[in-house]
Amino acid sequence: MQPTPSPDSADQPSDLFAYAVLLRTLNRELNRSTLDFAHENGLHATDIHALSVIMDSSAGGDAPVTPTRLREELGLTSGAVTACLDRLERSGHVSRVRDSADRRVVHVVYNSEARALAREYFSPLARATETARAKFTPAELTTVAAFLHALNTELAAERQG
Amino acid sequence: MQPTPSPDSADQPSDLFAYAVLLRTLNRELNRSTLDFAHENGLHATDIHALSVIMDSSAGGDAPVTPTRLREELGLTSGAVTACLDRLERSGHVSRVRDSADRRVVHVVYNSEARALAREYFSPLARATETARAKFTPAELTTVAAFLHALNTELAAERQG
DNA sequence: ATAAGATTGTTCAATTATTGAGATACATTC
DNA sequence: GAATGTATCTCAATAATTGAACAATCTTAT
Repeated sequence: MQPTPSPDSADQPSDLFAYAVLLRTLNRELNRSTLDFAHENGLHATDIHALSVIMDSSAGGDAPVTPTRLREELGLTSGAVTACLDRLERSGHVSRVRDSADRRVVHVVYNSEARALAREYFSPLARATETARAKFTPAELTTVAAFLHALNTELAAERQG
Repeated sequence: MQPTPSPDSADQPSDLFAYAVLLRTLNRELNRSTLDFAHENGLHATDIHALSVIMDSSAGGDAPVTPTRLREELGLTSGAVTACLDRLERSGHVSRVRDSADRRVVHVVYNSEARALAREYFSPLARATETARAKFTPAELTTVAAFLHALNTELAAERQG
């Protein structure tokens, strides 16, 4: 492996810079993987990003996805979210369900027919992750997971402050 | 793909699943950070993603960015790339320079005036990364960097195969 | 209760981005 | 030097997004 420059000197700025490049490269790789999948399935970038939010949200036991949540998460206007959900609903991936408690609210639910598509979307990322993981010890992988979690927490905090 | 852990069998699948969620969450956080910055500067998502490619490419000593490279990297058609570069050029972020060797080719270069903007774009990510990094030892950080590098390599390989 | 105000999501016309099929200029190959 | 391939651009058609107005529902204060 020849990953990072200057491994011995504790050069803080350049290490930080190297990290930024690594993270942005990762970001682009993931976006591209997402986009390739989108194109293969006749979907658009926005639709897949919305699906990603809906997927991980239902997996993580988070609060149910609503148009407002999607608006914040995707950085779209309310009209664009409505259009996006119209497309996803028309293509059979999601359904809109009125909340019984607050009848203004719409829950976006993932149709069971679309789970095969989700698995397919997962698979390239899963394959690459698996291969990368195989090169590290369990202890190292725990460290990496802890770092990713910490970074996600910091990034989430950053946007609120 | 159920997150249900089975203590007897290997934790491998559920660990992999946890990693996928961590990575996609990171992907969304980075995209949101990017988008927020875009909105604050009157730019669109596509333009910023293009700038990200141009930034890291000039930083990494890679081959110079061309419209074709952007087309592949952003998953756009050639017409859309032309429009995107028109916008970036009009707003003063980049310039088009004809290659002297192959005069069909256009090099997209980052204007020096735009570097301040780039730093500003970096800063939220840098701040969050720095805070996260502070929680780990140098040895751990080296491991994390190695993993990120390995993952990027695998993801890049995935899209070619 | 009821009215005023805030919140959630939709509609719709105007704007903007993207596509997709050419066209152009240059390079390479035979 | 003609033919083929490559890199980029042009432009009309299509599709997505904005932004403001709207309807429906919840909340709060009186």
